Amino acid sequence: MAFNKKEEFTQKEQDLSNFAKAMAHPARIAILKVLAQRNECICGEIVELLPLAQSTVSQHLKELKTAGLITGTIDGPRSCYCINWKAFEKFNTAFNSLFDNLKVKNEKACC
Amino acid sequence: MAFNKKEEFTQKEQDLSNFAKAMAHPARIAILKVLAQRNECICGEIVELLPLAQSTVSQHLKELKTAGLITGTIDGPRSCYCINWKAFEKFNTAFNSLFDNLKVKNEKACC
DNA sequence: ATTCATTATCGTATATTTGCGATATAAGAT
DNA sequence: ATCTTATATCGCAAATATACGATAATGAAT
Repeated sequence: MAFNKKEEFTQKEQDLSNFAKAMAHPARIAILKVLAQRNECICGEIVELLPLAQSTVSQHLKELKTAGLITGTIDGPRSCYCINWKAFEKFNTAFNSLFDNLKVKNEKACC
Repeated sequence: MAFNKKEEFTQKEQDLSNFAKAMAHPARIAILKVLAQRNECICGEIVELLPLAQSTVSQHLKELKTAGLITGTIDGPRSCYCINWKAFEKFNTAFNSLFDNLKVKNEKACC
């Protein structure tokens, strides 16, 4: 049981849900917010801004990077991260294309 | 350990992450897609379209409803669901307002 | 070469999510 | 009143996610 059925869905559905999953934690939203504000690459400043241990923040950063929402150059000490805006654009497009039929029928809500 | 630190973040951050979490599974994306296409309220048709057991689908529907992404009237048998477009608009607004500083500085990417 | 500061990774505990079958529930049909 | 059909809920097992401290790794400075 609890077998992973995720592969049984379309690639688009998986991509969208993966993107959403990457944002499905307030810490990661907070990280993205910081990176968006200071466009410049930051590293351990994030740790000071969040109520989490350094290792936990690092883990969240890794998840964001794996999901492609941010880029990062691990430069020995002093790693540098920033937002991958292209990924966000792509997400927006995919998101809208999935629900495109919406704005047409928007009128009649039933429940 | 693994104490829940989610409350330590701002309400906005929590709201956004909760919305994202609701979409963080391909099955729920698929459900939303169906509901978007057939604007009309549907119920067990969804079960036939997904590769999941009825109870699992029901659970996903409940999560979407709890998160506010869909509305549903449980009418004995034959429950009726549809998308809560207002929630999506709200999400879009929150999402954009969080990253508003982006389009200004978008130019210089660093890594 | 050693130390220092910064970050990633490992190991581990706990919490949450995912999924199913079985069972309950509730309205309509017989 | 009983049966049927459609859904929700319960109970459980397995998988993932969350969080931390401890430790490794890496480049800069001494």
